[in-house]
Amino acid sequence: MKRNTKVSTAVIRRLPRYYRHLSELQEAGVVRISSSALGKSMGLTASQIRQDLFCFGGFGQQGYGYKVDLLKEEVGEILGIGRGHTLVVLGTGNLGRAIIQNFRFSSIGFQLLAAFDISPAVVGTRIAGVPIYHADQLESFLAANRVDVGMLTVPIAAAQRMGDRLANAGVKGIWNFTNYEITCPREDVVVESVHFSDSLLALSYMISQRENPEEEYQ
Amino acid sequence: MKRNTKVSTAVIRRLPRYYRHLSELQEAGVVRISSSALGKSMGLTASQIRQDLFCFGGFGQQGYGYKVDLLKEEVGEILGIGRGHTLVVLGTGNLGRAIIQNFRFSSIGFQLLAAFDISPAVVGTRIAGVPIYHADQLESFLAANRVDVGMLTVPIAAAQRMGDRLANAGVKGIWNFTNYEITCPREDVVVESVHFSDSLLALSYMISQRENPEEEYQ
DNA sequence: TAGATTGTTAATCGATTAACAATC
DNA sequence: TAGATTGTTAATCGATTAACAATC
Repeated sequence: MKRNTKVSTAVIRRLPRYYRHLSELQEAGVVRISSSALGKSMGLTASQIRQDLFCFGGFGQQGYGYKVDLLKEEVGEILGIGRGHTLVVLGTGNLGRAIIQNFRFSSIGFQLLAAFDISPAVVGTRIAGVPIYHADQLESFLAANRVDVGMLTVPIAAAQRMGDRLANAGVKGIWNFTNYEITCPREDVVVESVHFSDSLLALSYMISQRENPEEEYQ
Repeated sequence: MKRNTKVSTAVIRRLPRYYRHLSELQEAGVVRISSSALGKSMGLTASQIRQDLFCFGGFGQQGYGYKVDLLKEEVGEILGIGRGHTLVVLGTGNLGRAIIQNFRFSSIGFQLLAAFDISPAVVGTRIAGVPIYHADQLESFLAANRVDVGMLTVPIAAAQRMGDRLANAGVKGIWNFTNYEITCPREDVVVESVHFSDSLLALSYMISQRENPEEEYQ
């Protein structure tokens, strides 16, 4: 495998899509695929796909294409599936609860160890088998268990503070669902945010363009 | 205002962030801000901010900077806040329910009109005041009401089919939360996806780099 | 072998950054 | 006015696309 000196974020953002599409192809029983066929189904150029994969070394065979299951495995390994990543959830409100109950963490190599909240109504109970502890116990839990990621589904007012606590207690990444751009107290902690509001506003912009084109264009 | 001949997606993705940061500044009582100060707090260069805003015409004053409330209003207008956009939710499982209950649609100019499901247990009830109708009534509802966006929080198996129905019934945009890349049957319908799994995998990649750097680099 | 398709370098395109005149 | 900061063009940088030799 070629060493990845520096992979651009554009490539990193496409990797999960490759993984998803390859999984679907695999389930559909497709054994091999060419860069042009994959590109066509994903809306990318064949050149871009080969260039992306070239960042990590070639996984294909000249004259043949790519073996779907092999390429899926390779992309999965690049993404860190199989490293046994673990995470905890902070905040078991509607959203936290929904993700705990629905998200198939194990399918992308994550194990959900615990959730934390401050409400006496939920502390001590379980959601989908996941124990809920009091937020006071966060640091002691993180000291006793290797936790790679903390998921933030707390109220916006608590976002920065809980993010700080996660980072200082040693997580490697923060998965932020609050509508607040938390600043990380540590250089070595990565923050990845899912901003519903940003997404819907981008959609709002795009559909607005179609409503009164003459107003915006020309 | 300058006419926006063609605004790149990179700029469009930054607009909601501008709006969010400007809202925070406004709440903090900040009246004016320079491109360099805003850039510093957002992690962008002053040049980029001026270039971005230049796509839509200048909203600042030379020698002074930008008036926070004015710029916020302008960015909001560009994003389509205030156009009275409406949406419906398809699927009232955990995630759909969580978003209906928590998301402040009105704060970004959206009005949630209705939800649709097929479960007899929920059809006919309300969530946070929003009526739930049977999915069979989707087309008649869309014919009777102007609905701009359909939010998809259905099981993955129903994603494409419900997306098709939304598009064919006349929505302008689909806000897709399913872990499936739906293909749109109509050119004029925009699909915006929120893929939790892609986001967590990107984070997984980034933290994996820090775990065994010698393994990946050099 | 001939055909297909990758790996990999080069060319192009677009986005970001720099620079500076305009002007508040 | 002098100082500050934008609007706007030019330069740079990086990402995408094109091309083609390598090779299965």
